[in-house]
Amino acid sequence: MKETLASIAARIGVSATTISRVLSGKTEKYRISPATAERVLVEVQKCNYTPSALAQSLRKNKTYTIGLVLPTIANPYFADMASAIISEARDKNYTTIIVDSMEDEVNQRQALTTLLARKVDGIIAAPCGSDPRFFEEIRKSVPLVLVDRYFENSRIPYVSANNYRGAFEATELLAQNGHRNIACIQGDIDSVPNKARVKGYRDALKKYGLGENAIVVGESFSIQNGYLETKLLLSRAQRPTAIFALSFTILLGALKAIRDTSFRIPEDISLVSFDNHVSLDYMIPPMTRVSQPVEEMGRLASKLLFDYIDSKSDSITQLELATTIISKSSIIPFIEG
Amino acid sequence: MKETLASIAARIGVSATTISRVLSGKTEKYRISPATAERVLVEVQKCNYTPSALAQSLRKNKTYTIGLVLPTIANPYFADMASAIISEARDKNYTTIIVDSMEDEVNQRQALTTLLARKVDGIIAAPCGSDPRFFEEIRKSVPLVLVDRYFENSRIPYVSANNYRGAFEATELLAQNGHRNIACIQGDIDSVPNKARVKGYRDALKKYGLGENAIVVGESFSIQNGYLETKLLLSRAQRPTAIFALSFTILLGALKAIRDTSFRIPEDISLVSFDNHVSLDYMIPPMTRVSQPVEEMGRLASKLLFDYIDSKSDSITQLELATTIISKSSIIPFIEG
DNA sequence: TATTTTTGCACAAACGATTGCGCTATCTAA
DNA sequence: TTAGATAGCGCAATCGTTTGTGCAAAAATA
Repeated sequence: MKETLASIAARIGVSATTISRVLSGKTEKYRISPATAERVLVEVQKCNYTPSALAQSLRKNKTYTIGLVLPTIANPYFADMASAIISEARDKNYTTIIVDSMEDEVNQRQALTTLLARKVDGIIAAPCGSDPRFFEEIRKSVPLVLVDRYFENSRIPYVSANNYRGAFEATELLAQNGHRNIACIQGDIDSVPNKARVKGYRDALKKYGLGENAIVVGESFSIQNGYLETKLLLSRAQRPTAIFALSFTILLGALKAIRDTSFRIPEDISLVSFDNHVSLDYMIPPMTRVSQPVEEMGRLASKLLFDYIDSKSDSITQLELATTIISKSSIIPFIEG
Repeated sequence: MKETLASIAARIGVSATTISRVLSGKTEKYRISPATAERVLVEVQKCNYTPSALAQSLRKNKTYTIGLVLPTIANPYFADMASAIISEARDKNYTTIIVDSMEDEVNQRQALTTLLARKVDGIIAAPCGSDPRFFEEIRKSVPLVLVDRYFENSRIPYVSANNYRGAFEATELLAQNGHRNIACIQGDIDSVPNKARVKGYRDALKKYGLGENAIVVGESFSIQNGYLETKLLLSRAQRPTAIFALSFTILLGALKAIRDTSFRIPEDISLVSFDNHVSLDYMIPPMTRVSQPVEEMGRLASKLLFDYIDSKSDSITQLELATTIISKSSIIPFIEG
């Protein structure tokens, strides 16, 4: 049976007002007698009543809900991030609505619209596409923080990783190991993280006088893409001695392509990838990779968002967290010959 | 600026009622003149108004929201399931609220309570714990479907995998390959899937006259557990020639433990695991595993839930989907000696 | 022209909570 | 005994929609 303030009120002979006050801990403020308060609490317990969050939100103009927009929750990278954000939100008594844009701008727009309609108190998004306008629009009506991906020349707060430095260091590691023929398989060309990584790769090569040797191929963060591009790379006359995969998925594709051949890792070809994933430790050989602090990113984005929500801050914070190289045996020095 | 029916109504000189009717496509039913309808639509466009879902839900007693309770969204198995469910819900114009119970019954209870307070239209849950009472309570007030895990002797609908058969077949595969010393590393002992898997394992051994040889160790679905138990198994006098890991995480731990030794896979020890995961194909050797139809489970659970929500059905459907063995080179025949 | 029918829209009451204000008892003080 | 203070609680408006009903004006019919 559905209970409301009114139904309980009628039953125990007090007004809905009184129950509401007792439940929200305003017993003293409104001088409800201990006896009455007790009576209310007992009955509320008995029929285990919980106030309708809808009615509360409507009245209080506050939903205790945040929206989380992700390109695909099935990607462990985003799943981990979601996990951190959800748990951070829960600690603050907020509920999280996750919407999956499936890397589609139309979905994304619709997702944002329903979040607004639901009057979420704030939004965290890893946007897809490269047009910030709708997000800027949204930011006018609700606190918004971007994670992972963001927009250049836009004043929307974000928390991301230092993709440039991460890629730079990974490439440097290869160069320092004597590799001169280092290929880079990129993902979605428009996305800011991808661009930053490619730039890091190129700049590192330049530093070691290998600027002319840059080979950037690929076009999406998918296994497919990694597979195909690796196939092509391996069949080049001037075969690369090292491959830098700009994502976990690309790496998986590359591994598959390499396994189709007789090349060995790392004897014939060294490998590095972006993104951390437990399974990388369990491959043979374990993979060297550039690890992003995913959980910290999620956690920081939440913190930032809640600061905006509680209006503890109104500055435009744009953060880039440091990446870490996890060095395993998928890289060995290249010896001329 | 915040728009409401009233604010727009005032501006264009009609009543809120009329706007509401136009927006919900009841122009004809309530004989709104085309001219007025047009005027409304134009203005609504201009200030891109979207009705408050809160007010709508309150009034219509329907939220177009489902709740999804998962033990941990960071686990790819559940992330994939969540992905399927979210997308299925979206196709029906429903939004999904995900709550992460972190395998904690207190969290879970609280999560369910907030879902009820938010008046979700239905709930899908992969429950933790082994006490069905609260779920049975909940089912009285809102449609509920369990996925992956369920409760025995309970009339709550669920969609799960045929864990028994999956484990039986995997064990059988090992037995048929001549292994007589097959260890099984289990996960959370109370969970129904775990129990079913262990039973499948035992029954398969019996079928091949190996009932006496059963070795069941372990206690949780974690990397740690897989690691420790494998360490112990490998140091036994009577070392098993094959290990059946009852989850992906357990397998990872086992791999790590094996790498600590000089044993080779599959020459010295054959491996099979439960759960599918892309990376299993990229290990060396690729892993044989029992794959559960995760997405199909998610999709079916959604379908089932929506049938209940739309009251197209009220029978208690309890489904077990078939698993598939994905056979790779982590198993070789055991040759005596 | 008088009556009925139809058209086109608005009124007001919900939905279930919260909250400013005010009302009635009881109590205190003079 | 009476005025003022205080304790204890309820009234009614409000949040932003939806929807049954009602009512005037226009159109159709007689």
